[in-house]
Amino acid sequence: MMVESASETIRSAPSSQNGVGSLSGQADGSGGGGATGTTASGTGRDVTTGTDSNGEMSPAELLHFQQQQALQVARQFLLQQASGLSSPGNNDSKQSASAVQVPVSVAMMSPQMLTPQQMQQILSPPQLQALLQQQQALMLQQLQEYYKKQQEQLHLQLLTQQQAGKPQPKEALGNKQLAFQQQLLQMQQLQQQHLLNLQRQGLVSLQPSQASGPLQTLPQASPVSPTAAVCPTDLPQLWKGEGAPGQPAEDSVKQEGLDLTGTAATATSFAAPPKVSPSLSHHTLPNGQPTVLTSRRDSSSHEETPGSHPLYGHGECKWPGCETLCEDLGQFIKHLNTEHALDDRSTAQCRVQMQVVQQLEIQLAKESERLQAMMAHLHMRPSEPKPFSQPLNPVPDSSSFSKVTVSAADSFPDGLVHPPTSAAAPVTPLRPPGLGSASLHGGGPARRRSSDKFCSPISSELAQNHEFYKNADVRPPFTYASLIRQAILETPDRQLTLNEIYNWFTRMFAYFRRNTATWKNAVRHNLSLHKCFVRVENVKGAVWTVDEREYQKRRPPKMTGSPTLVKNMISGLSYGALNASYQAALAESSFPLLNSPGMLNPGSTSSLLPLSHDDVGAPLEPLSSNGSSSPPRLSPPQYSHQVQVKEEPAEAEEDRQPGPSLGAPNPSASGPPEDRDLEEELPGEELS
DNA sequence: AGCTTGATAAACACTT
DNA sequence: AAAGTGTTTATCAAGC
Repeated sequence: MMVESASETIRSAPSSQNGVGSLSGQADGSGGGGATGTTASGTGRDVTTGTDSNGEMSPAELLHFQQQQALQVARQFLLQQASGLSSPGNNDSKQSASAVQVPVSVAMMSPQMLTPQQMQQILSPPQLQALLQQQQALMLQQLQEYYKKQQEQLHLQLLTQQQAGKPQPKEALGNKQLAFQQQLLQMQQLQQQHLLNLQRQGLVSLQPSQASGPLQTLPQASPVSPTAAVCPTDLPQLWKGEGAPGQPAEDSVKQEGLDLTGTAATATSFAAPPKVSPSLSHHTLPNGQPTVLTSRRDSSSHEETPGSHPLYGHGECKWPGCETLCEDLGQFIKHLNTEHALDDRSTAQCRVQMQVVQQLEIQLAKESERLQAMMAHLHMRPSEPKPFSQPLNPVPDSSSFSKVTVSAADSFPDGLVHPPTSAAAPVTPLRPPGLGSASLHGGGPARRRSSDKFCSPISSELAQNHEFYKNADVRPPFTYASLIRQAILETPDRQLTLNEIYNWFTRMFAYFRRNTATWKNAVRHNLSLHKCFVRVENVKGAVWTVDEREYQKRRPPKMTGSPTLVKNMISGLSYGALNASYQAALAESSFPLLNSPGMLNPGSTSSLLPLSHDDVGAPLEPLSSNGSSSPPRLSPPQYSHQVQVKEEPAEAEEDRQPGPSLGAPNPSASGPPEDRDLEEELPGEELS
């Protein structure tokens, strides 16, 4: 089931396209494609270590390893601290293996056909970027393989010459060697570049400590799902560079490769600055294959085996949902290129995988933090926590997040938010709602579905990706209703005139700076149509307020109780990727993780998922089903006040309400937890 | 297949 | 009269 749901989500997003979307007229699809990077992965350090010396270790493995490392690192770090060890050098294969078990989630995803547009919808720009990066990684692997071969050939040549024909003048030999070395150097540089790119994009670099960071970010699980995963921030770059989603990763690679500027530096610093080159050169030259590699290999091979491709093991393709049997690596490679090329499906799958990884990372971070706390408590290690804790801490407050993100972004020239190298990364990755997609289609109905429903915490989402939406002509993955609500809630008095709402739209979203007639009409339509929006006559004129209760009501009544539903929901959500098992694990251990950032709610525990209120929000609530505006019955205390407004826009009444949609006068001091959550969402503060 | 929800389009009424 | 604001109806698409 989980699987199904997940797939559903994915599917949903896209399809619409057809002309429907008029909203924008199409925003275009350009954006797409990309991939983003956020994924998260790994650290670069290992790279250094091993890489290539050993002919055996394929580049692919390396990459894979790196990714895995992201997870491992954190763990290792912890362990080391605990034990007092400091030598980073030795990694245990075990760890890596364990850390990476992500595949599970993958399983959830069933391969589905997605159109590029769909992909975009589903994926947030950052996600797209991540995908691209993944593609890049693949290419890199191939490239590395190629280089490796070349290297081997050279090596052979050298040997041959040396052995057989001593006749050659020393000088000649020397030249050859020189040439060889140069070649190696080039190769190394190339590799480095790629690595840097990857790191920069977040693919590779997560420092141990930082790795944890992201975790927290996970917003509440908002349903945002698909989209959610990567941070939009990353996108910008991508988008700029690549117009079409479908574009080959190569381009991006090239581009990025060239400009590893500051960003790269950042990433690098963390990851392992030294990087590969040095080690590589040494190892490669002489036949010496560093032992290091071997060990590494083991770890990575764990699952993959000898084939030496992360996605190939036990004779079959390990691509999520694939399992195609391939006799040898060559066949597998072919299969990989044909069946898992850069298409919608692959992209979607990558996205899911990314999410899985992110979730795992988050969990790891949390657990690590806990462990540290425990150890600290037990006097094992007084000082330790820093690394992990740092990243984590920021999370709690969504606003802070946004800030972080932004700042990071700011540092970049393009003004767009970029993949957070480290600190920021955590945040972003998760959430960008599927918007990225928006760019693609421009607007069809699909968007809303995927977006709104699944991505709930609009506020946190917006907060985090504020800059992105502001600058990118991407249709936000939220429904008009949720956007309107957000606009209203963001204001101190929780009320806005129609014109102010318009302004908010244009201010917050580049997308709404055009096709005004269309979306304005939609806004008006939504205001009138939904009971949750209450018109209040004001001195100046009319203002619109939000009746939270109504707003929550309109959500999926289904969610209300049944665990099953909830589950499905979850799976469907962005995090859908997470499989049940993972969730279960979280629940067991520390599920607070999920709640993380955006949710301020203290009491959130109840809400299993962070599903946020926004769209899903009400799930747990009793309100549920009665769509009618009937009396507040079970009403959550908080909203009670706002209730019937629509029917009777009593002006006076309304006027007062505005401010507090939250702070209502409600008597019941102790609102049910659920309510609490809901409330949390409301606060517009999050947004920025 | 039917229902619900959301987006979009458009007609219309009312107000400024 | 024109523009803005609200309301309402209809259609289409997607999800359940």
